[in-house]
Amino acid sequence: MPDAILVAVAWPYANGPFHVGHIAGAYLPADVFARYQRLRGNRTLMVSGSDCHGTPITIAAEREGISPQDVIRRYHPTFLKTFQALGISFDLFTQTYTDNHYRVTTDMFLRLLENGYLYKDTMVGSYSETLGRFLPDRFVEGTCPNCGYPRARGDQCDSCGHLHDPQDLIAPRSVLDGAPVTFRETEHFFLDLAKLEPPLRAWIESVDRSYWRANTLLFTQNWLREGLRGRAITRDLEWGVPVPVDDPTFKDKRIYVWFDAVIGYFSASIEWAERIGAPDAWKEWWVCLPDGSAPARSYYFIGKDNIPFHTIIWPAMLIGYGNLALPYDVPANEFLNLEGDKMSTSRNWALWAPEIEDRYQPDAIRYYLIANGPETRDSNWSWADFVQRVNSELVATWGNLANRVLSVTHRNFGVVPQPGALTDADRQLIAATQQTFERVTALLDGVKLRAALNEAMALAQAANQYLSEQEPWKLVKSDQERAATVLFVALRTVDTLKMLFCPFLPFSSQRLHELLGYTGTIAPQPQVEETQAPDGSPRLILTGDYAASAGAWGISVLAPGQPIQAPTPLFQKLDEAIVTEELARLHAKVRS
RNA sequence: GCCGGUGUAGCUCAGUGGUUAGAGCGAACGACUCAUAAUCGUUAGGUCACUGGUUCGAUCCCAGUCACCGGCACCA
Repeated sequence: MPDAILVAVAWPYANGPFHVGHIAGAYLPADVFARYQRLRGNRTLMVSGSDCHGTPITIAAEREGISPQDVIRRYHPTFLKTFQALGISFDLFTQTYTDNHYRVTTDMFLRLLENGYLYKDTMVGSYSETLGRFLPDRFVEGTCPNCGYPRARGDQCDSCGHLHDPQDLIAPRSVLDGAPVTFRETEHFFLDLAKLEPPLRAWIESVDRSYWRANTLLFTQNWLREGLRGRAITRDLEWGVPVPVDDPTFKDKRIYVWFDAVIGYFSASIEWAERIGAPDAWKEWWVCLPDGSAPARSYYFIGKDNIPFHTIIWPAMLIGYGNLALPYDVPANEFLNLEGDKMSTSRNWALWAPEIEDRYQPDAIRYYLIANGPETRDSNWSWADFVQRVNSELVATWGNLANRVLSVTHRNFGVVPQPGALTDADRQLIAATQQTFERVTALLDGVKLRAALNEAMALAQAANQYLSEQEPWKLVKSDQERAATVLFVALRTVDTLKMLFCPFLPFSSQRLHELLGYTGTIAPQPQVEETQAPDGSPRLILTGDYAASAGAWGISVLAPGQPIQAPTPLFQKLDEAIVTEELARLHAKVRS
């Protein structure tokens, strides 16, 4: 029985395009993992969608004088375009602005209320008189009561580091329009995290979590150590999922974005099931078995800024709802810096996905973002490094290996040659291939993507060494049988590498698959489809049929006689000149 | 302020309580020429941030110092 695997990916705010940090942090690792799981033959469901609610969307809409729906319609399609360009293979990438999501969120809210995990309380909110609405602390600034710095943020002073509440500020004002801010009491629903803490703690401690990344575990333990307290899950906003209670006080309030966004993993699974015409299919990933265990392993791919939401709050909600599968792992990534500096959208110091997705081969971008991925610590995108690694590793080591083996074979045999007796050197490479396959498999199972990619690359290097020693291009003139044997061993290694690289480099692995004379699909790609938004307007989703790759994961069994195509290079070598061009482009658009 | 992380060869990073601390890239030299001037080999050399401690012995354990970074829950 194959395993069921849920690949849940962070929901991006639909208020701007992706930058490479988003891709490296969540979407690409999730895709690599999902592709691997599908190749293994596991039932894999990869979902996410655009987060349509929340203050950033509202602000963006106001700034541009358009509706929140317009903001979503502007940016959601750019996400889909990036995913298609880079081959991010969602089973469903939807959005939170759907009838289904509203229904599921409402259900979750009511169920938690019914189960006694929600309570009402009043809090003091920062209120903008000019805008007529409450503001998040982030949108309030004023003079620091501690040091007198005039532009202290609502929650903390950037000058002296003093922590405070917005009410403590002298002359608090809105960062949106500079108008004075007052403070009003407002009633909200709270998620009773204090009440959910004991079962949450029991869940965390129920198994040895050392398979979680150290940072993820540490963050979670710190939160638990400090003790959990209730968290407001409604807001004074006009855009979002309505609060489903019969109470005029909540008529002008909405469910708060973090509460509804995490529900997206669940609602998107349900939407997916309905789309494929099997309305109960989502249960295979979500509904606990009679013994209470999870029916699937669910992996949440997120950035480190999202850890508490996925290891504390979302599990608490799932526990409160009852009988739903809790996360198995939360492979949170650190951040990707850009040329040594933290990316900043306000300064426009960012490398936007739409700027590069058409200029470079998707596999080159994918290679660099995984090989240099922020798995255990912040890492850095540098154009010089990008060019160097693509040229020396992807092109020179792997692409060239495939190319030279295919070229010699095609020219001299035209098909996979029939091997003769194996020598020690042959057996060594075959054994190394076997070992690498096992190591890569284990590393991918543990979501250690960077290490897995490095292992595969090391085998490509070993194969290059083997070729240099065996020199099949000379043997074809002196010893046809030996040449055939060497090329056969090399071809099988290349064929295995094709599979090992497939989750990482799906475009080139698919091409190589065909060059090797196969006809099937090992790396299916996603596609955009159209459906309807709640207001009746068309809305786009990303989906795909990935069944073709199921179960293909394995060591090569390439058979003699299979025709080999004349190869052309798998990867484009990059011109050094792009380093200065890209740096100039980057610096030209930066704001100070 | 509180909590936490990081500091290893020019660059990006592995790693371990124990004889001469590793890889890739870059650099130098050599080999080869099937392959996108790709590949293969050899070499370079770093007081493993600093100080002190535990230990027969520490880069790895402990304490302190310095530097950089992150979190501190209504930003998700």
